[in-house]
Amino acid sequence: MSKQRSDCPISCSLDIFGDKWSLLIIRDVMLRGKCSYSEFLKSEEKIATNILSSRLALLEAAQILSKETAPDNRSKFIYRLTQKGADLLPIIVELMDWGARYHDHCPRRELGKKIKKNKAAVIDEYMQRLKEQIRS
Amino acid sequence: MSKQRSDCPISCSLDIFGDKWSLLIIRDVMLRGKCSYSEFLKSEEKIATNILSSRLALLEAAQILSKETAPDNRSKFIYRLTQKGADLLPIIVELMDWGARYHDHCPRRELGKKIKKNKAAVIDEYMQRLKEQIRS
DNA sequence: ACTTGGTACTTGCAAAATGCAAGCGCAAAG
DNA sequence: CTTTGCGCTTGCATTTTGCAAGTACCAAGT
Repeated sequence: MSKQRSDCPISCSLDIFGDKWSLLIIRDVMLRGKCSYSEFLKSEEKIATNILSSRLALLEAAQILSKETAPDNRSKFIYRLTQKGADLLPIIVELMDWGARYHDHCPRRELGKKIKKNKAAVIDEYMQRLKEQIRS
Repeated sequence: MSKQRSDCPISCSLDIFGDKWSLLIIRDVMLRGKCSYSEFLKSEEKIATNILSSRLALLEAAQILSKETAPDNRSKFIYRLTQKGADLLPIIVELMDWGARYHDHCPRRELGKKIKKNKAAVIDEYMQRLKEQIRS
């Protein structure tokens, strides 16, 4: 953890993941079932390898992601959400809802429509699902 | 608006306010009743003048904030939330909740406690209040 | 044993963003 | 007609980002 600018909880949150990339990695783990370096690289936003590497290290240090070696391949690592990381779900959902509402070219797909219909239910449903995947 | 990295609504949102400062300005307007350049400068996170200036311009361009000259002083400007800006409230609330939950040194004050008790009610209450201040 | 491919990075360098201090232009007040 | 307040802009150093290339390790094929 670097420095925190104040003791405001909003500011503290932004100190950790207030950038253009961290929450996209979280999105990939949370909603797209991605869990490895190479999978993150394939996302359409095209994150650079060094940025990905540094963000994964930061998210791990912040205990938002956990890292373990794959059981079948010792040179592969698996990233998973911790409880702290899973609790970012409402933020991700709100970001999606706002983005979809104000960008015509961001069509709501299945999840987006469910959020529009009943946001709280979607959060409950996904939180339940994430619970099973949580690592310390 | 610069470029957007993909048509994912989360990514689109981050393209606009995915940095360490934009949402702190929104917080100041939304929760602290601030509405001028000099008031934003006084916040404890100590934003630099040039950064503040560029962020205000970006938020205005994104139609999240509106800018008008003060009725009593032609050299003063008043920044207010638009509907699009006010709709960021749930994101701000979730950022506050997560930050307070995971940082011991970020004590929940009045609002933080109300959020913990009944998040949806807080959002409703504040959204109602913001409605009266909205500008196009 | 030796090559090929997959995975996860690191490194070097250029470009962009941030942070800091100082200065500027205008309007209102004294 | 000077001073104060407000909202910036500018110049410059530092930091972060982005891009391309290279490295290291493991595993599987031949």
